[in-house]
Amino acid sequence: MSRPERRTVRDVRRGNQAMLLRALYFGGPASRNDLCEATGLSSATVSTMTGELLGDTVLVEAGHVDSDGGRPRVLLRVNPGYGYVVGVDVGETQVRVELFDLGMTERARALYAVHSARHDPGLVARHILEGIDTVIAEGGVSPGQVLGVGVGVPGIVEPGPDALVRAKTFGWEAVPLGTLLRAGTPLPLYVDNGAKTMGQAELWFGAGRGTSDTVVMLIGSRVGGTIVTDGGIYRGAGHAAGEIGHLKIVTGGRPCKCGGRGCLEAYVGAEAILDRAGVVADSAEEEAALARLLAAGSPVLDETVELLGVGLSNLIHLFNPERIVIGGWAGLMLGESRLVEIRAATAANTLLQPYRTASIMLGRLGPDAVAMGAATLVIEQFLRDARFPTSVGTMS
Amino acid sequence: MSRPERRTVRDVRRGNQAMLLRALYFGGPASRNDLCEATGLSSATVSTMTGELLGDTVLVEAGHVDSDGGRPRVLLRVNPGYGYVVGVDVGETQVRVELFDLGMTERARALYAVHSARHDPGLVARHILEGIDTVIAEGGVSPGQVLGVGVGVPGIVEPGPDALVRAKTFGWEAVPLGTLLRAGTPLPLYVDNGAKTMGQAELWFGAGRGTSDTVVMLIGSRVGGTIVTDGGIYRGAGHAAGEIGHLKIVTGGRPCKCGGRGCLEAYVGAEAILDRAGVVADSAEEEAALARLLAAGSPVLDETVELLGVGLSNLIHLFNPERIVIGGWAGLMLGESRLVEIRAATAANTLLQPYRTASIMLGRLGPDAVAMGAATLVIEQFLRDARFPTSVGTMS
DNA sequence: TGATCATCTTTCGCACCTTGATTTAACATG
DNA sequence: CATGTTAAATCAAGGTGCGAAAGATGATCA
Repeated sequence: MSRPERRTVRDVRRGNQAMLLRALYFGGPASRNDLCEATGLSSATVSTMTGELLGDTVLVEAGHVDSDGGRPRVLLRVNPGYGYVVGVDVGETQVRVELFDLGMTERARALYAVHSARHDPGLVARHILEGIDTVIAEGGVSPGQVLGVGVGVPGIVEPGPDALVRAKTFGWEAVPLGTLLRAGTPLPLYVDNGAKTMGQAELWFGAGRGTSDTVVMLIGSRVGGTIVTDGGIYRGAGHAAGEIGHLKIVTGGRPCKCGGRGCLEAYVGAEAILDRAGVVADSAEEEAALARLLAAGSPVLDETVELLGVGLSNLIHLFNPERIVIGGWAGLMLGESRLVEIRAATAANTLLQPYRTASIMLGRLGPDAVAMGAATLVIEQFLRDARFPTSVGTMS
Repeated sequence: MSRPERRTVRDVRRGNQAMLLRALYFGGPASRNDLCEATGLSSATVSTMTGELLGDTVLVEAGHVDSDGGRPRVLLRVNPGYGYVVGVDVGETQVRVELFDLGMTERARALYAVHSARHDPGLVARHILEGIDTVIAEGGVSPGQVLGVGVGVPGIVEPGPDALVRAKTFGWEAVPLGTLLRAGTPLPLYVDNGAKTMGQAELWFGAGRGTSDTVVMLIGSRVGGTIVTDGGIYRGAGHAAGEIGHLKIVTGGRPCKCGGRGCLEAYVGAEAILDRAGVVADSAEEEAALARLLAAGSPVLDETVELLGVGLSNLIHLFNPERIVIGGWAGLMLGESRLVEIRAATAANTLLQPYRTASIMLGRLGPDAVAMGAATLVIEQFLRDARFPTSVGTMS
């Protein structure tokens, strides 16, 4: 049974402040009065709280708005320069490190090519650590201004300070990426699956904006996803939830890299689509090959759409989301030409009521959003307490 | 985005009291000192809070425990007689109304046979209302002592005061069961899907006890289930989540009553199993027929186990639960003879790590637990605020 | 120019919360 | 009967949000 935590009056403050900060972060500039409405707090509380946050320079004023015949309202917003966050995307071909300010404006970037054949954990960790130093230097911010580092990796990330990563693609069995990185940086670390971080990016800044029960399906060469319940990423008991790619849709079907059979990934992933269509293409050419296939048309694509509909149907029946976002480069290509058919295939397999509550849309962020999403893990924590973490706060 | 609510100091009290009450309800009798540990609250707070609750007779003393050489500790527990709850199971063949005390001891029961052919909503509502009066009278409690009525129905229950029920089995399109019942009783009403209420019963008192990320799969003639995340039933954006029975596991497979094809229910439900095995049995004989089939063995059963494994695999990949409970009369029969095979079939289709975190067990409550689970909906609310609801609180 | 009004923001006293420290209660032991 | 031990109650202190009232700031109008 879930054990709710003891609460004291200070938690009230923390919670309300987080709510106010969230309203301001996502609701753009707003006056104190607007914040009263948005948060439900009294004007007295909003006043003292904003006063405090302005004093800490977490908030800054953002101009005035005249009112008809009264005192003009002062707009407030989160100070983008109050702190900075680093997002890392550990991909198959490169390690990508980006520095963002709190407004998620990119300030610097560092890329490190890695050979897809072998991903040495030590090498990857060194790339990340060097990247962190590089973007901090290039971005012209002091290390003390950095709130933390978010890292998106393939595979499953076990919770805990070690952040054990199991990524079959890389041949990583139980790589303690957290430990490796912590040895090289004192910054708070947040490690999570890359599909989940990208899903959070879509949730915060993309097609999932404003929703709280959402499924983000990412189709690239392979298939991953994020399940959002109650406004947050659902991770399950061991941080392995949301393995959408390995949803079984064809019993005893095509073998999948995971060792199983009939996985969604073995049908609707770009690699699988091309393979089924008999197209030979190495990973660099996949995108062009899929584009050609889409232009030419193929019964394989029809089947893909059908099976994607089955997969989405399963997600709808289990999660009853208000929105489904299809992203990833292959998902976007497929969706742009076949969204109507995808919706129809889903509807054909789904009970009417839950189908109606789920609006199926395409993602709005490119495949580079993994690093950005990883950075949002840090921001998520920041919005909870608006402080520079004192101890080396860590999760995974 | 989920909008957390404003909090005041009173919410702190409410929350802490709820936590204390919960600890006492599920943790059996405990001393004030034990409660300090269990809740994390200071002894001062526990003392005042228990004092208040004792004064309201929500709690009662439950004996003493000698300590070696000191003041003996006084044990406290929730007073079972403080209030009573009614649970209703609207089934295919009968409407079942039960009265429980807070300790979930059954105090009275009323059954009403209904013809499975036609479930007139008005008739069902009249049965329920009459049942409520009957069990209250038979149980010898005054109506003022009843905290509320929980109702478990088939199909999807839309949230809202109307509690619109869509149950294809009954031919109910959008029956406003909440409205119908509220016209006949002032008691607070909680209407939900019967599989969900039964799942909650297993979670609270059965095989799911102590877990917080759990999937309960109920296999009877048909297939339903409950998904528990973070200690509570996950209902999704439109209260239609957890439709486990209509998970698609065979693309283009057997037609299902829902209108789709290849649903889990179309393979592992008792009706489907018998049908696939070529056994003709009406609903009264299903149980015996399935027992004979299990004793005799059949390739259909092997296939069933295999497909059940696929279904469970999907659930594990999506939810990463710490426990999976298989219940329902057919599920229990199947599980008792084939649990090992079911586990093996699941493992064969599942990634190792999430499979390991999920212990697959059989349910411990009989099929009659629907009404009990419905009653827990009321108790759940009671544990939140330990008061007799003043206004006609309602959800669905 | 000064009075009035409309609107936004701050201030202040109050009620309520949890807590740590202290005191009181209730037993066993010798 | 004095002493030690553990459990539970009490009390003052520090935090928190709220409602009411006051203050601030600009538009409007005589």
